[in-house]
Amino acid sequence: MSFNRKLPDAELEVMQVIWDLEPPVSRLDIENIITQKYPMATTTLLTLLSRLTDKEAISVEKDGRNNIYTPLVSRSDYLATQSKRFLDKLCSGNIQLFATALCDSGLSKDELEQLRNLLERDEL
Amino acid sequence: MSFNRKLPDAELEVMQVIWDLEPPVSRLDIENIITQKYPMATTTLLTLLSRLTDKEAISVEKDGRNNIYTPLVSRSDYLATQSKRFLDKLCSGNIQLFATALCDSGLSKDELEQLRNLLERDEL
DNA sequence: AGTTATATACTACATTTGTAGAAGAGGTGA
DNA sequence: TCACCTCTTCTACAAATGTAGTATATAACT
Repeated sequence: MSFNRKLPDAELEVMQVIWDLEPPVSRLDIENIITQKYPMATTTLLTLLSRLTDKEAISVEKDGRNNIYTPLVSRSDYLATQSKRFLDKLCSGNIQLFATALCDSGLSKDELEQLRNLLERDEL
Repeated sequence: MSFNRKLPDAELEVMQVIWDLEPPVSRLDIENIITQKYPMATTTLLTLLSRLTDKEAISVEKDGRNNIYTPLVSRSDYLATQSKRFLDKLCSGNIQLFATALCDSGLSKDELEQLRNLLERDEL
């Protein structure tokens, strides 16, 4: 049974940074990136990392007194789970509702076309 | 400026029921449906309705001592907003990531095909 | 009009989330 | 070895969320 939890926004932002970097990563690696967009105290970040560890979204080990973090959930797994949740919860599994939402979501014609092509290719 | 708020799960479930019914609807109408899937005390439902009212997602008026609720946000508007939020937050606006997530989300080949066709049609 | 049934409003409380200060602990340079 | 630097852990607290009991108001019945 895989990770099936919806992460709160702040924790998700931290995960995004970890996924973007080459794990394993130190707290400082993460902090340098995340504070560019989301200024926060070091202890705030550490709290979020600690909660992610509790939820087993990441693991932590020590290198001296530094914490080193590794994701236990891949971005693609998390995305797939959340896409399904989104479809189920918001569209009650109704694909047509979902398609309409996508069309109304502010995506450009080009982006929609691109999405269609990707769906075609990935399905093979 | 439209409704741009992410509703918590419990409140969203209430909205889904309101949207599914023919508004305006009474508390009892909602309760009869929602408790089938999500058993909750009447007062719990009333709290959720009151919070949705505070957030101006619905409006309320009195018919005798009964409350009558009307959505102020349409399902399609809400869906569009949340689709965009999903794409931005989870896929950083990266369509390819999104497409892959959809393909991995447990949708059947048929559903993916259906989605592709709908995207094609709606784009016109 | 008084009593009852019931719908809503008010209050409450545990948990989760966002945020961060204070305290503790382990490297490190002198 | 000792003081210090800095990294982490502990503690804290307000706001949001999930859930529901208690109090109040009012329609309805007799």
